Amino acid sequence: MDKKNRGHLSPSDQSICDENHPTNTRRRGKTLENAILQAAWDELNEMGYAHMTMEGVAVRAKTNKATVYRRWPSKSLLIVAALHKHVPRPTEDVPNTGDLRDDILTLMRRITTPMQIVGAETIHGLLLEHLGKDIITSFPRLRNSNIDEKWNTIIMTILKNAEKRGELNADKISTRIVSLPFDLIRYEFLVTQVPISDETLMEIIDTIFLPLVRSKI
Amino acid sequence: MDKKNRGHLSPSDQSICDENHPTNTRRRGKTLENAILQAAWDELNEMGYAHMTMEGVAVRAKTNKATVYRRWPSKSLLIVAALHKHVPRPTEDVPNTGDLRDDILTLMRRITTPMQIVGAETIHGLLLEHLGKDIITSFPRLRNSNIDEKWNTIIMTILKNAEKRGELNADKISTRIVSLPFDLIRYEFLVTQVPISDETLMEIIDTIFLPLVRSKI
Amino acid sequence: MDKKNRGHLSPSDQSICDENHPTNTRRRGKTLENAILQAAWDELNEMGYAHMTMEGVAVRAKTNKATVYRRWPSKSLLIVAALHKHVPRPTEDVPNTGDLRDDILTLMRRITTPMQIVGAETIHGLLLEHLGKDIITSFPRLRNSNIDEKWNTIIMTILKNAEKRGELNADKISTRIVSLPFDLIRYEFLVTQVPISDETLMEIIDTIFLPLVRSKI
Amino acid sequence: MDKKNRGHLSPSDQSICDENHPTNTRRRGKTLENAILQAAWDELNEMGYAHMTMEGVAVRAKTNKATVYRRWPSKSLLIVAALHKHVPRPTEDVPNTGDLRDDILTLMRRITTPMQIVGAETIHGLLLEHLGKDIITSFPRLRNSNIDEKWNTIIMTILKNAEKRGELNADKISTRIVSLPFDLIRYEFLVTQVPISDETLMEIIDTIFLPLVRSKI
DNA sequence: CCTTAATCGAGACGGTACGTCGTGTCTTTAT
DNA sequence: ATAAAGACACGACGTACCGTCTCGATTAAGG
Repeated sequence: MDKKNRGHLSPSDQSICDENHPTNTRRRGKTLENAILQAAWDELNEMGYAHMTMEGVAVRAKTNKATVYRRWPSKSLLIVAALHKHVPRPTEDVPNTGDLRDDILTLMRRITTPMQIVGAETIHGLLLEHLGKDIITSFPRLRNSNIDEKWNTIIMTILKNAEKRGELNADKISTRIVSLPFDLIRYEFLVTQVPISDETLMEIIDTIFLPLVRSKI
Repeated sequence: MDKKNRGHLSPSDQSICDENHPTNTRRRGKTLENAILQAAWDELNEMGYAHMTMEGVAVRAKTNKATVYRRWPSKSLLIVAALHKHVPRPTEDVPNTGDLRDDILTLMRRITTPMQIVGAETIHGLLLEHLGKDIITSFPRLRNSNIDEKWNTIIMTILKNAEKRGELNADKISTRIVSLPFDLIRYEFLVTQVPISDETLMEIIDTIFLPLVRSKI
Repeated sequence: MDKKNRGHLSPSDQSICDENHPTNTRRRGKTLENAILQAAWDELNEMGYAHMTMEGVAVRAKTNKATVYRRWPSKSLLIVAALHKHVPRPTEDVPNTGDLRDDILTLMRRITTPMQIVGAETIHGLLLEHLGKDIITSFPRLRNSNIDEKWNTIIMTILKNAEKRGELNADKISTRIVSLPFDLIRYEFLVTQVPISDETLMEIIDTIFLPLVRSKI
Repeated sequence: MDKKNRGHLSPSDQSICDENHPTNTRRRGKTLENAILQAAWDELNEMGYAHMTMEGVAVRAKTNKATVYRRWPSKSLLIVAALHKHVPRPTEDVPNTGDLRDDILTLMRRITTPMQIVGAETIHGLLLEHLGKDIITSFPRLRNSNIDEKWNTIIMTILKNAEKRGELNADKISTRIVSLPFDLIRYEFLVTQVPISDETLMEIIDTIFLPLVRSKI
């Protein structure tokens, strides 16, 4: 009977995988799924994208590779799932402080945090395995995706609000300019190794974005 | 003394595979090095970064792994070397047509070609193995590298030329704006899967770069 | 896909590995183990100890190195296992023809056959990797092992039987004399390259062993 | 590790390699040969037969593989040469104390020492590479070689001396009995891992050899 | 004394095998 | 039906030694 004693967790570990799961039963369904995603997330953070292995995830989740593969057929898909679970999603309400600069700055701060949590290495890894635009960029979102649309819409709304205040003419602002601050910040993130500072955000807004949009009158 | 100058063959032997290399003799030095780099380049293009293997390169070059590893201790370093050999380096002279837009456009066209030849997958792969900025980005160059300086200097010269014509005030243009067209084009390249069109270049120049630099007067 | 078609054998080969094993399924456990041991045995005989390789065994068994190493972590252990499977073990009953000479001769013939099948080269190889006495010598058995005890016991019983017939006094015969015929025959085997003839056995018995034991009265 | 500590000689070792050779000059001929043999001997003793490599010998001798191979085309031949240089050869005079037992014991002691110096592992290694009888057995000599003849002749002379004293009839003693003590001692050496004691020698002489030869009258 | 041929030193080369690791599939047993 | 456990096929890893070869430096020998 002690043979059956595998695959469950010590009390201290339990909270990680499943906080209120009965201990003596074999895990399945959501419970097991959560345990795997947690293990994947931990493994990703400890080992880095390149050195994370499906084997390591299975062991850490106290299950086996087949069970992992049954749900996520590749490392990249597993990671995407883990990101969905563990990276906080930015709120999607439209900032409206009455000040265009503050609104944009708020928005840019929202995006930098999850991006930094995921890390550039993981993004490069996911992009490498052609998961391409849409799937990967769910969190920090990159370009041309439907998720992109969502963010562009928010910025557009902010610009419309500024237009109401007579600060600019939103109709004359092209999509490229709308997404410009995010593009720049994402490029910075992908290529630079240092964390993105608030000063960088402000520099982009003050010397590039605002001059461009305010010139449209 | 150039006693370490062994294995150097006549310039005619430098041709890539060994087209005019005596067949009956063991390849050495530059001849062999070229064969390996050619094999690496071919393998990279046929298989893609992720599926290219050191073993495959060795076999294709008709040599063995140890010989490859002796020169380049990792896949990424081998690829960087192959890129250096097979990707045409953009000319570094400063365009001076008398027209700012043409000058910048010329410069941007120069950089897109080698970038496209290398391919986004390879860049992501190299970035993944954190060879980071300086080494990898020799060709398409990304950010914060000494190579970056070189390109920024060229742009700055172009801007200075425009300044002489009274088109703008170069002193008021920050580094971020100077590198802006390149940053955007590289971001486009890394994230989008489609080739970068001339229209995209023009859009960036006409709607973003020129408005910004011309506003500085 | 023929990729999936691996791991089983053509009908003509089947008899070698496992005669009545289902063809379309992946081999496991004993079936696979037998295939590997057979391959090891064949490889040993074709190549000789020094030129037999784990790689060659894996290929011949139509499996892979990892599977071989999982069971036998070294070449010598694999060979020992193959010997256990393919070298006929001598019967262990005590010959009792009523004639001491015949009894001893029978016993010595029993040991020479398996010894010759294994071959001197293999024994030297195994001894070289200091698997030493006990493990290797299971078949031809050398010295100081528990297996040795078994043989000595048999000889002792034969001598006791002769004692009952009044031919000698078994108590006066030391262990060294008891094992003498086997020691000599094994020495002959290890050092000489020619097969051991029946005449050699008889010479050892008639001119050395019998005179010594019969003098003990 | 001291395994990596190759290629460096202690002052005391230097004298072995080349006692009075100018230090700053390139070695050749006998000087170099001695250095290689010394290195081979040291390497053999430190690493054991199986783990000694030509590469290691070359490094330790501060030369290169080609120079080693030019002289000895294989590891086993190099080892044989090193043994010839470093294992003391037993004296070949015939003991004649007037006591048969003492004479034989003296002879057997002579052979055990060099045998133990060489070591069983090396013998097995040499036998494995079918250098076979004659070459290998130069020192401890095994069977059927011309070197064997020499030893048998010595024993025969001892027996003849005993015959003159009326102790036995030498003509009735077969070759197998003559070589018996040596065969047994060599077998003991090859198979047992423990050093051969004087007691073992005496046991063989007193309970096996002497009874056999003295019965021939 | 100077040339010539030999051979040393240094190490690259083509090659084989090593033993390990990771992937993704498959089987078996237990729940 | 599916989790757990782990064996299996596959392929690549990076290393170690093998025995050969190339090339320049050194040195002994001969004119």
